[in-house]
Amino acid sequence: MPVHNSDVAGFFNRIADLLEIKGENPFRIRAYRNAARTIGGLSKSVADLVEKGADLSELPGIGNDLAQKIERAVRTGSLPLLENLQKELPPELPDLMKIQGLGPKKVRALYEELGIASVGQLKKAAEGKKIQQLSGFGETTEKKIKGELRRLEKKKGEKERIKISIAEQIVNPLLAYLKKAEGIKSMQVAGSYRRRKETVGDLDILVSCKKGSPVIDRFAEYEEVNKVLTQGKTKSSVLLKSGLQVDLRVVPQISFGSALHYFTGSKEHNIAVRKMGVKKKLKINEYGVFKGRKRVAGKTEKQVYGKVGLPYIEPELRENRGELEAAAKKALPRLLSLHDIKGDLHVHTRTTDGQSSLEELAEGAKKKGYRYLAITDHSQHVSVAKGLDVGRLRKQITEIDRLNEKLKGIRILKSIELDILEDGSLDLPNEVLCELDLVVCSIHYKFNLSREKQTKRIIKAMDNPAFNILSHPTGRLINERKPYEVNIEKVMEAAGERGCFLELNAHPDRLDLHDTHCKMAKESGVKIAIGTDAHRIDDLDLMRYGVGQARRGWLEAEDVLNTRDWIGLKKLLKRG
DNA sequence: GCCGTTTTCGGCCCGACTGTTTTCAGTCG
Repeated sequence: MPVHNSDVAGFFNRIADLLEIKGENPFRIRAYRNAARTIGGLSKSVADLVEKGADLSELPGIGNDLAQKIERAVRTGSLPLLENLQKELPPELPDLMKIQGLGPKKVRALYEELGIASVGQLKKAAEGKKIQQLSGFGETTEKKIKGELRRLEKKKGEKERIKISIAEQIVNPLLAYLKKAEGIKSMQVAGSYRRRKETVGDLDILVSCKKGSPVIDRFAEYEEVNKVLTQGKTKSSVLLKSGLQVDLRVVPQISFGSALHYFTGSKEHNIAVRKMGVKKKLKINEYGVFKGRKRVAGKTEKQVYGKVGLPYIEPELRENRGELEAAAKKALPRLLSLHDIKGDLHVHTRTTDGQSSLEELAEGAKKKGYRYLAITDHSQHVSVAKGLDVGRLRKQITEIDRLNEKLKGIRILKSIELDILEDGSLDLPNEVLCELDLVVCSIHYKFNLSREKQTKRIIKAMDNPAFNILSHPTGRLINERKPYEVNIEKVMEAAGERGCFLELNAHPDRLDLHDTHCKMAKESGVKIAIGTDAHRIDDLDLMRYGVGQARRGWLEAEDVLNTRDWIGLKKLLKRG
C-alpha cells in the first residue's frame, strides 16, 4: 500500500492531538498541525518526492526533524513517536476531542480523574452523574456532553461536511430572511463557502448594521433553527434542522473588510497574513488593522492586504498554499471566471440517461451565450444508461449535422462519453470515433483495480489517437465514493506527452479533479476541460461549481480548453 | 518543532462566549 499525503497528514494530526492532551509545548503542537496542513494541501505526492530524493525541509513549516519523519512515514508506513504516544495514552483519546466543548484539557482531566478513554466510557460516566463532580466541570457541562453524545449517535453514518450545492440551497433563503431585519447595511457569507470549497462544515454569515438592529434575535428565531448554541451581542451560533451549524457575526461597517477577511479564512491564510502584520508592527484582527491603538485600515479587504504590502487576493486562493508568496512577487494568477467559458464539453441527452432532448439542450446552451456544446452520451458498455452502439451513435451524428444546419450562433459538437474497458481498450471502434469532433473517455466499472493496473489502463487508453479528454479522472463521488486508486501524476504526464486533456467535472457531486490536482495539471502544462455532466437543461448552470473549483486550483482562462472559440479548441484537440 | 529585515535564541495570531472560577481558563473559530 502506498502512503498517501493524507496518511502522513493524519499521522501528524494524531501526534498533535496526543501531545496536546499531554499538555506539551503548544508551539510544538502547532508545528505538527502546520506540517499536516502543508502535506495535506500539497499538489505533489510526498511519496514521490521522497523517492526522488527531494529536500522536504524546503517546504514551509517543515524543518529537518519533520522532513525525516515524513521520509520515515513514507518508507515504513508508521512513526515511532506516534507509536510511543499511543502506548502512553489510550489511542482513542483524541476521538473525545471531537465532542464540542471538550478540548485537550478537559479530555485529560476526564482520563486522569475518571479513567475515561473512549466515547462509550464517557457516556457511562455522564449517565452516572460522575462528570459533574469533577472540578472544572459542572452540571451544565455534563448535560452538554450528553446532548453532544446523542447528536453524534444520531449523526452516525451521516457525513460531516455538506456539499457546496446543498449549502447554497440552505444559505440563500436564510440570507433573504435576514435581509428583512431592520438596519442591515451589509451582509455576506464568508468562510469556506466564499472560498468555494467543494464541501462546507458550517456557514459563516457576516453582517454590519445600525445600532440596535434586531438581526441577532431574528437569526435565532429563524424557522429552520433547531437549537441556539450561543447568543451574545455580536455573535450567535445556531444549529439548523438540517444539522448544519451557522455562525452569525455582527461588526461595525468600518470593520467590514477586515471582518470579511478574518471570517473568510482560511485560518492558515489569516495567520500568515497576521504574521506579516506583526513584522510591520501592525495588529490585525476582525476589527481592523491597527498601528498602536490607531486603526489604519479595515473598511475593505483590499485595504487590509494593502497594509501588509500585498495586492488583493481572491478568496479561492486563500489556503496558504503559496498565494501570499505569489502576491508578494506580483505573480498571482488572473483566475478563470464564468464569463471566460465558451461552451460545455460534457452533456447527456435523453437518447441515453439524460432527460432533455438535443434541441432543448442546444437552446439552453445558446441562451447561456455559449458558442458550442459537446453532446457526450454514454457508450454501449454502460448498458443501464442505454449506452450508444455504433449504429445509434451514427444516427445521433446525423441528427447533430442536421441540427447544426438549422442553428445559428452555436455549434453542437459530435462527441461521446466513451467507456475505457478493463484492458485499456475503448468501447467503440476508431472507424466511428473519427467521425466525432472530440472523444471524452471515462471509467465506469472495475474501480477496484490496483493503483498500478488502473494507471496502466488509463494510459493505454490514451495511446489510442482518438482519445481527447479523460473525464472525472479519479471517479470519486463526494461523501459517497472514494476515488479509485490511480497515480494521477503519471496520468498527467502521459496526457501531456500524448496531447490529451483532463476534465474537471463541474457536477457538485463530483468536482473531480480536486483543486490540488488542477494546480498540478497547470504546473505540468496539461490543460483542463470543464464540463457539467449535465443530464437536463438546468444542469448547464452547474458550470459555476466547476469554475469555483478551477479557481481554487489557480487556473486561468489560458489553462482551460473551453475558453477558446471552436477554431482554437479544434486546433488543441488535434493529436500527433 | 520552526524560523530569521527582532537571525541560532526566543519568540511563535487574535478575540468572543461559556461556565464555573469569584477574576478567568478552556474552547472555538
